[in-house]
Amino acid sequence: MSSAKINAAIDNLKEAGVRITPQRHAILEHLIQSMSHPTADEIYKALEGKFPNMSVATVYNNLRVFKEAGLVKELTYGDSSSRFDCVTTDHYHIICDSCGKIVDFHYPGLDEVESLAESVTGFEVGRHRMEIYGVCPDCKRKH
Amino acid sequence: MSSAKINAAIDNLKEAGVRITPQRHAILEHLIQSMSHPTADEIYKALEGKFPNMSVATVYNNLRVFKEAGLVKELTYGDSSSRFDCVTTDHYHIICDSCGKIVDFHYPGLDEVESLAESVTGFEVGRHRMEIYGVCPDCKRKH
DNA sequence: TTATTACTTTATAATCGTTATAATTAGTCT
DNA sequence: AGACTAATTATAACGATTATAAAGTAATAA
Ligand SMILES: [Mn+2]
Ligand SMILES: [Mn+2]
Ligand SMILES: [Zn+2]
Ligand SMILES: [Zn+2]
Repeated sequence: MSSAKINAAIDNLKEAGVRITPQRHAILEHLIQSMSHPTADEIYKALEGKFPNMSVATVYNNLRVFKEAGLVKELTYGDSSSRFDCVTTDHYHIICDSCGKIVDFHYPGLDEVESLAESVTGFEVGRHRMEIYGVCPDCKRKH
Repeated sequence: MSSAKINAAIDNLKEAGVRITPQRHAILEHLIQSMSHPTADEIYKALEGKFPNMSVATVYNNLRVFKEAGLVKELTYGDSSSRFDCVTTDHYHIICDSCGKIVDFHYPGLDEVESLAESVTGFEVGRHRMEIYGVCPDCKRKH
């Protein structure tokens, strides 16, 4: 049930002193219920039926608020626009080169690579980023 | 000696039927001799002494030509501008969160993660991307 | 050599995602 | 209600990159 997750997120925000406006509720709801990794613009378009006057800046502003509250993570991909993920537990992504679909997948952290990099470069390592690219089952079928 | 690498790159381009203009030569030379991962704008600025009339579009155009010839790789990072790497053999990067420095480091490919992702998601995996983030020795010292 | 042709560079405008600004609106508190 | 604060909106600005069109340059054909 995603409404539980929505409520938890809202409680989290309230505790941080963030007002729950209708726009914020809708953006959060869309993020959680869509179960995907939408762009700011996709969220904006998905909600323009319900909020015909909402500004795209409101979407960006609130995504930043949610990020600062630790409720969403921003995924940045090269030239194109950022995507937002409301699953904040550690996981990796696999991305279809053909249709752009993004799928979560879990793998134990790459601690060994991190510690090797640390010893070889003298950096103090904080985090890493990894994605895998390929062709998804749907696109394989279409060939 | 980096001139050997420059000559090899030029031969490579000639073989692909690409004309070697003074601008192309200079961009290539800068990329190879700088031993770093410059942005298009950094290259543009580094060469404006020698080519006061060169257009920034020329830098972008030629970086694309070099990319298509397999001579450089583009590294894309979130919002900020792309960086270009003339080391095309497989390697990873570690990036300083404080000063932005990018350092190469080598590690055997993450074949295990790729094959697990393939079996779990049904994707046909082609490649992956990984970077490590942390604080470089210089920035650590400054604390 | 001259003419033709294709390629390259330049200058400039356009595009796109994102952020900044300022005015307006809406909550919150006393 | 009145005062204060935060949020939203509309719009402009920004920065990286790409598109366009004109002018220049090199290769090739006649
Ligand atoms: Mn995810
Ligand atoms: Mn490199
Ligand atoms: Zn696909
Ligand atoms: Zn540093």
